Amino acid sequence: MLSPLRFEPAFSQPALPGVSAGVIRYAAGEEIFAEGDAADQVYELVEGTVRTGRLLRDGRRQIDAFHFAGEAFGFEAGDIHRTTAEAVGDVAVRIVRRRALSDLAARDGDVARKLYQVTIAGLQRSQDHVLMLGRRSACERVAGLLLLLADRKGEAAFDLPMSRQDMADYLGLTIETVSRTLTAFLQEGLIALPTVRHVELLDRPALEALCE
Amino acid sequence: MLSPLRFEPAFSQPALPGVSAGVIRYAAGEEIFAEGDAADQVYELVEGTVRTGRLLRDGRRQIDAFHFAGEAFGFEAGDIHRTTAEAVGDVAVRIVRRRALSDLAARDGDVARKLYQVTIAGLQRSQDHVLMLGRRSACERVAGLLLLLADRKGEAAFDLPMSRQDMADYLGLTIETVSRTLTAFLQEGLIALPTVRHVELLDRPALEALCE
DNA sequence: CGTGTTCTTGATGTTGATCAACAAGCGTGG
DNA sequence: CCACGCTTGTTGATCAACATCAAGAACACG
Repeated sequence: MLSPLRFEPAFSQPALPGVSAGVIRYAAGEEIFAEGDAADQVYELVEGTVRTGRLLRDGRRQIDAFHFAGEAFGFEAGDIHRTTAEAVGDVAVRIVRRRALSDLAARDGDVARKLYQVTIAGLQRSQDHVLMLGRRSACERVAGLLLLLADRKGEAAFDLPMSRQDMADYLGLTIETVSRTLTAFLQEGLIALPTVRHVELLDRPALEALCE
Repeated sequence: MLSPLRFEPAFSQPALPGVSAGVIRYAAGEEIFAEGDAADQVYELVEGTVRTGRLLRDGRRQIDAFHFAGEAFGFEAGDIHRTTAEAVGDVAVRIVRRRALSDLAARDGDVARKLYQVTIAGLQRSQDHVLMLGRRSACERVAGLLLLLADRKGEAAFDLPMSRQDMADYLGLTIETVSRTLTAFLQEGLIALPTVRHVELLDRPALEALCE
């Protein structure tokens, strides 16, 4: 799933009085919270990109989602974070005390409804991710990620905020396979790669066809 | 994700007056709702097992979740079902009008909270599923499913409600691989398979070690 | 300009998919 | 009750996709 939780009306730009506990900046690669940490805060991404994911003991990593500006992350059913969140590039997040948010939701039905909508949207993204990982080939997965990123930016040309390793860990592949797939797309004229971190989608219909 | 949404306190056994629109039975394999149907109802599983999943145009299928008695399914962010739900074996479901449920949630904060909890628990199961599909081997996946089913039944010996094809479509594998993996477990003494639809976990620690 | 990191490319290996045959259940009808 | 056919599951042989291992090339940064 890419970018699970988007907050718009209630607690976006002018953070609701009382629920925000301030903005914090993180440098590229820094950990925002880790698997096992107390989950007493949620986060609203003001600027930058965040990845949330999990690590197996032997070092295998799976990224659950990339989060972009305007989205919220860090929600948990229990009181412990089950995932780790790290800054992809530099990042600014607004911290929201979970307690304050749940109190607000108890008082304000609109907030509660929004919270529910945001969660169920995250669930649907996760289901898309499951389909991608369970039944799609490497080509289809990479194409899917490029389209997802393009849709998010609203542009056919965009910067890749994340490394090849991040892409691989989101897609359940290796960096080598991601790299090879991108150069294959390049050679087929489906994309341009002026720099390693900038993509242009040249043949969107063909990429979409790859995703079924 | 296995079994996303469990309703206990609010609308389980004695369905809340006004929200339940009756119980319906489906025979094995019958469709309860399909991708694209209007999502104006949610379902509470009274008896049996249901699978929810999606189909790609070329026939590849991915099962998102198996649902068991007591759980609810069929929640959507929008007004269209994005998945198909089918009976695995014979099934009885209680139908709840979505409108009635959301009205109830608007009036009763406990119901709203429960709805939120159930959804976020489903999200976490989906994330476990993502990790499984993205980074685990066939052995690890099959072991994970057996443990999940055993935990759900609360017994080390249980009937498999679903076919090999269903297992494969949940695990992102083929039936042949599922079958081979099960016989490998059998030969290593990790499980017993007295019949094709009945499993006993003989060496739970070893199976857990496979899931790390 | 080095020097370390990230990315790409190539050669080879492994896992799981595919194709094919066979076995085991299971329901139906004789 | 058995015979038959149909579905589901198992097993084997082969193949393909992706991983792994190993160099290089391109950046990024001091």
